[in-house]
Amino acid sequence: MLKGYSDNEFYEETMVLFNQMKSRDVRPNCFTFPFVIKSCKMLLALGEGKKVHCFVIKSGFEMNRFISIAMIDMYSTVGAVKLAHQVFDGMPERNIVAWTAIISGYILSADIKNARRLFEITPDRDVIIWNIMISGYISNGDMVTARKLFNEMPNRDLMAFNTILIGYFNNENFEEGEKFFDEMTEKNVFSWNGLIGGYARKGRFSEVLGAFKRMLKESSDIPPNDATLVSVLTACSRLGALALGKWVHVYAVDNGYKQNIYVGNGLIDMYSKCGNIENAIEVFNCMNSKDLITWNSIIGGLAMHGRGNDALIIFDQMRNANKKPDGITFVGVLCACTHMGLTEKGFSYFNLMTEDYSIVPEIEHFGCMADLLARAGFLNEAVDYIRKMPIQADAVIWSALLGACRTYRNIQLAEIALEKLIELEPKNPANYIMLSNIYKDMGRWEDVARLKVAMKETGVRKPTGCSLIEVNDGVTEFYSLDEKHPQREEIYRVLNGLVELLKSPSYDSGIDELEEGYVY
DNA sequence: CTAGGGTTAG
Repeated sequence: MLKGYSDNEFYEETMVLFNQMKSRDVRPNCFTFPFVIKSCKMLLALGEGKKVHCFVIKSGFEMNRFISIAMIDMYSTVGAVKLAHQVFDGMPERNIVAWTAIISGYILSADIKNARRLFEITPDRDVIIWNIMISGYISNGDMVTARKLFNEMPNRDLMAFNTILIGYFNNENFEEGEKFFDEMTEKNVFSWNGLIGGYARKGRFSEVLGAFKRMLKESSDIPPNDATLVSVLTACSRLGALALGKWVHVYAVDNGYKQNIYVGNGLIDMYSKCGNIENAIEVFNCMNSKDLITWNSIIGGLAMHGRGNDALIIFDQMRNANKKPDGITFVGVLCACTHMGLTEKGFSYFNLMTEDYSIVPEIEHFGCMADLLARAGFLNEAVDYIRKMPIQADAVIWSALLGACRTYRNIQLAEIALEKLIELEPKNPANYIMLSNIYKDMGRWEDVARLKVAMKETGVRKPTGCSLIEVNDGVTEFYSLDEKHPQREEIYRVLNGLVELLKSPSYDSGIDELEEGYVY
């Protein structure tokens, strides 16, 4: 029964059952404890773990190797390496697993020196312990020592190679990583995911797509798995590569990933970010099991698309399904309120978050509230709110206010916001441009000119505006005011046509459908 | 019936 609970990640239930066992004076044997200790570890319950430790000693199992190793692992995970080491020292005979556990413990608490010291005196080191030591250096950012150790390693397996590969990418050494990858004679799906995921984590999304296409072409014997697809979907989201995203969707369905929660979540996010909320909803509805990220993705996606009502309906469904929202869920919910101008409702959701769910609001939540007020036109209240919040407002919040100042043509507050923004990010030209646009809207051309001078004095040029569009089989970049583009004539002809179309009286922008609180 | 290693999502 304990194994059943523990194997299925029902750790609280494991503990409850174990305590029932104790209160009924049923004596545990040596097989009982590992499940219980693992549950303490997974629940990060140090206090409970200590109690179990005492019970182990009382029951006479102190010398059991399996139990000691479970305990070392538990203490290490909850951040009590000292206790872990005590257990290790108390072991009459330590095998390689015990050495591995204590070394992992030191690495986990970023004590690489002690980890290495123990590694050096470990008898009969195997590939696993070598790999753990190497990844320990990598997680400490010491790629040089990691590589040195790798070179000294006697029997390198493919995982060792993959560890080094991922290490180069995590430490942003792309050249070495690529070189290392190309020199690997044997590869598996983890190798490819190391490359693709490495690019994805570092925001190199064009490279993600390139590597993915290379994988399909060069390694047809190694099919992508769920992790591959998720990395590719992330890149599609960021690049707006809807066509490739749809291809991944079809691929996922054809290859048995239809009900994979990671892939499903990736698809929801991809469709939302690529502007296709209907497909995002369809994926959401087809998913048999949903986790927190599934709910958060669809709620955030709907809010982002201005479908605040639907976002709030889904949020209700989530609560009815007894799923516990977290801080990110509420970012979506508050954002939904903001985009519908539901000021009061936004505040009641904020209270729901802090009171009913005991979620400590973070800066993004305060930002949502300030934005909620500002977009609804309550500019003074927004400034007041910002000044009174328990966290110092950041540039994101002040620039949201500055944006609202433009909407409501409030110069006084705009100037205050810019002052704050100059303090917070003196080198961001976007802030000057925002205020300059407000002056421009109001025809205050001397002020526009004055700002232009002030901006020049900062010595920072605004990077050229850039947009991406998927063309045929790739993603093409467009730069604002680009005179050098080979298809310049054609592009500007279409662009001007679109501008005329937007201006024409027959064009229905759909603005009527927006709720109050918006001024265009 | 018990112990140690890698990638993925908001």
